[in-house]
Amino acid sequence: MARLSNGIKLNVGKEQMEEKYNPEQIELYWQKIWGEHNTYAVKEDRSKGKFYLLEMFPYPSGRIHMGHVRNYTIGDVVARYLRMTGKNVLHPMGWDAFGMPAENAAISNKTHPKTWVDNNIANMKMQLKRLGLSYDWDREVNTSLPEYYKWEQKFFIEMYKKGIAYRAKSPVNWCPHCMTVLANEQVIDGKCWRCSTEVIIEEREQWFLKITAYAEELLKDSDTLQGWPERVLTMQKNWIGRSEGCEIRFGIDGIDDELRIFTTRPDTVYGITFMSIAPEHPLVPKIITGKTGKTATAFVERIKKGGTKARAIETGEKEGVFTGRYAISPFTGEKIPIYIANFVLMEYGTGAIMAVPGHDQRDFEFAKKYGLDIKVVIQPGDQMLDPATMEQAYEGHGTMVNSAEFTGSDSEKGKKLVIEKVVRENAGCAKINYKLRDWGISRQRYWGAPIPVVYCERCGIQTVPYDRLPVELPMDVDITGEGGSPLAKHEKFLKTTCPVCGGPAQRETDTMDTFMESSWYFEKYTSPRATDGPFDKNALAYWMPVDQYIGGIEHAILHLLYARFVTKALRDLGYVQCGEPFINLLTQGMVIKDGAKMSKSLGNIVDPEYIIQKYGADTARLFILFASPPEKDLEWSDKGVDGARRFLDRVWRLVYKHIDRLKPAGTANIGIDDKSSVLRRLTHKTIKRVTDDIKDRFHFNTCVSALMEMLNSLYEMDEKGIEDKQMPAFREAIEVLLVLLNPFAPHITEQLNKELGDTPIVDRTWPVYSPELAYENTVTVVVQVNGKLRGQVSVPESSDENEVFAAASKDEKINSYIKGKQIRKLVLVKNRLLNIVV
RNA sequence: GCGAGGGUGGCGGAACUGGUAGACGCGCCAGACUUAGGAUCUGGUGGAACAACCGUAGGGGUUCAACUCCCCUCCCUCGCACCA
Repeated sequence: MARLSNGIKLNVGKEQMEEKYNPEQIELYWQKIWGEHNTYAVKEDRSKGKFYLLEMFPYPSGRIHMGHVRNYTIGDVVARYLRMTGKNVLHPMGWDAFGMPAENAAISNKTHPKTWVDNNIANMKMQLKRLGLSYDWDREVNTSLPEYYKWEQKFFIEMYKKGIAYRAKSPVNWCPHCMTVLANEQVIDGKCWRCSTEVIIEEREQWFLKITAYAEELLKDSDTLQGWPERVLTMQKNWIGRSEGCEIRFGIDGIDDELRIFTTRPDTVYGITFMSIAPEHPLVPKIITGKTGKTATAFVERIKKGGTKARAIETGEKEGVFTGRYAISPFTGEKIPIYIANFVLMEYGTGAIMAVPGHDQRDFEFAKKYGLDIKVVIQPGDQMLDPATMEQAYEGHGTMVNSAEFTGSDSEKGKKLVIEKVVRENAGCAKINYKLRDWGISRQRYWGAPIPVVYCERCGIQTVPYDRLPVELPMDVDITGEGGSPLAKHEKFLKTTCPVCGGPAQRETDTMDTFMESSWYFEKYTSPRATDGPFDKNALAYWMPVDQYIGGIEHAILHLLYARFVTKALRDLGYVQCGEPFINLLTQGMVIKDGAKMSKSLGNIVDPEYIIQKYGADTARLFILFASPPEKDLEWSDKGVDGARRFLDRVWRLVYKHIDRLKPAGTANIGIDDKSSVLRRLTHKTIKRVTDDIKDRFHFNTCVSALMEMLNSLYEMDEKGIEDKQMPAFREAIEVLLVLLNPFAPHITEQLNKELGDTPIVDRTWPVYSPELAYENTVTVVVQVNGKLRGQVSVPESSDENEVFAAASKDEKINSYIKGKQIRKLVLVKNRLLNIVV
């Protein structure tokens, strides 16, 4: 077996062990050793089982925060544990280095984004190393480097050629002063967050990725993600928002056009009493007519001005206006009034709906407000609905009524039957709709990966040839934050030649959404220095998919959905073999202080660097793991940190106290006397507890508890005196304690292990639990009488109910509850409990 | 409104397939060592009308036995929120 330490040499027994635990000195020492020996570098090794363990890489904001410490410590425990179980563990780290904050910093401190980001990376890397995280730093990626985004540009071009990337007009938030697109969260009360200019919704040409083409697969495959938290899957499912129904075309009275609607309730078509269309619907100008025309136009203008967001906020109040036109029902031939309604969204379905106020609450409210007809076409089993007295729509299922030939059928079956009729009569088709929209990736920003496209006056849109990639982001730019993207003003970048005709052409100046870089970085880690292609195929095939992904719940939808999509797209481009990138996902909770999430804006942050300086990295790690199980929120407590440090001090002191006896003892000749056996029992019970909790449950807090209990017991035994003949067993206990504690507190354990003169823990294997050694021939059995705890007895292991009962009746206290009463039943839980029912 | 998760001492949290509720840590109390200790060690610590009683948000049920399973109610957190 290859030594992870790459030959760390120990100068055994030369120096006197320090009496006091000095974390800083020890931690810096071991971090230097690990760095010099490249201890955590890995290679593909088919003789070993691989494990790809990944934590979400950070945005290089400058300093790490407690959330990072928590995320990466959790990952590090798993990594260190798995290595000791013999797994070949890939545990990489890198930087999500493109994005807005770098540009904002450039504007406010006149630093170039690259300088800012590079400095931040250097600083944060130092901080991560100071935590003792076991990363293979040889695999570090920085998404803002051309050698990284070059491949992203290639993927983009290939996607374009396959029709996955396309250009289209779409409405965006646009600040006319800053001349840039703003993300939704950058629009505050309808105004630009930077200059307070009124933001307008503008149609702009944008690049999109066709994630909708994968909607069905993303949804279907989410059922295979057994290792994901249920709520993340639910969020994604809701986000994809699949709904089954049909599209129906209605004629429009008086003009040669048709109105297409989507419904999930074809069984209610005979209850249609009006139609509603979105204010933005393209047919609106065409169909507004007659006396109502002016009112309708004014209404449309008013609603449009409010913007989609404002409309969503004022929930409840439904408003609309009659267009003056009628649709023709393909079922009854009736004329149905067409309304424009504020609650109909252009973005979903066809932007038009059939209104069935009897069976849809929104339509019901609308109909009540404007005095429109309500028809009942579904009757529930238990009551008779009457349109005149209904107080709300009946949205459930039942029996179809007043529905021509469908009258009498079950509404669920009716859905199918109506769709069949619609298809037969050529009035529409069955249809599945998704809420998921295509992913707009254009950003009018400088600090991102350029979209590798040029615009030629003669040849139109042309992609950059592969041999001219990367399209490098120029460094000599003036970043003001005003007047649009600096790239659009950069002559040298902008002006280029058409790859087809050689004539003058302009480059695309939009850059890609930074979610693009984070959608494939985990694949890049498998072969970060590959230059012939984005990946080394063998390395990629060996490591992917990620076995365990760990990160914050805030990425439940965007990042995780994009990453799944891009992996599928890369699979279809022939790069990746797997369709799902992350087998298991752990979403860790937030770090809380004083009842609120730690954040700069709330001023309740605790700086990890300060904690490390004051207590040491091992203490910081231990506290964070001990305070709460990973998926729950963690309440920060300074006192709790003291407690973690106290524990490490106690470990140190116990070893220090006995170091002279421990060192020569060895573990070769462990005694078989009672005290030695007790020690070994303790050791092996702890191995089991820690291993079980770390293995599948990731309940590190209980692992730490078990180790604390073990230490407490060792102190207790020490109090009573440990004789020389028990030293081997004592030494075994200490060794095991150190190895079990090592994933949590790697430096102190490695140091104490060195003091004992053992091979480095990184080279050791995880201790194996021995049931024989943990076996106890006398067990304490709890005795209940009628389910109430009344005492306990000591009996030989595996005693049956009669034996335990016999022992119990000798106990005075227990006997007082059962004497003179008739024993009706004895319930025994072997070695644990006896319930005497009297 | 819909969906998911949660409610256990003064606090963070244990109790995994129903089997000693409160492990472990913090805090608190007492004692030891000490000129002193915010160091360390030892003991105690759910509540009480302290041997028997009551206690896992509240109410009911199943069971020899319920934090755990079932039904109802309340509260908190997160996500989605006119998606037709």
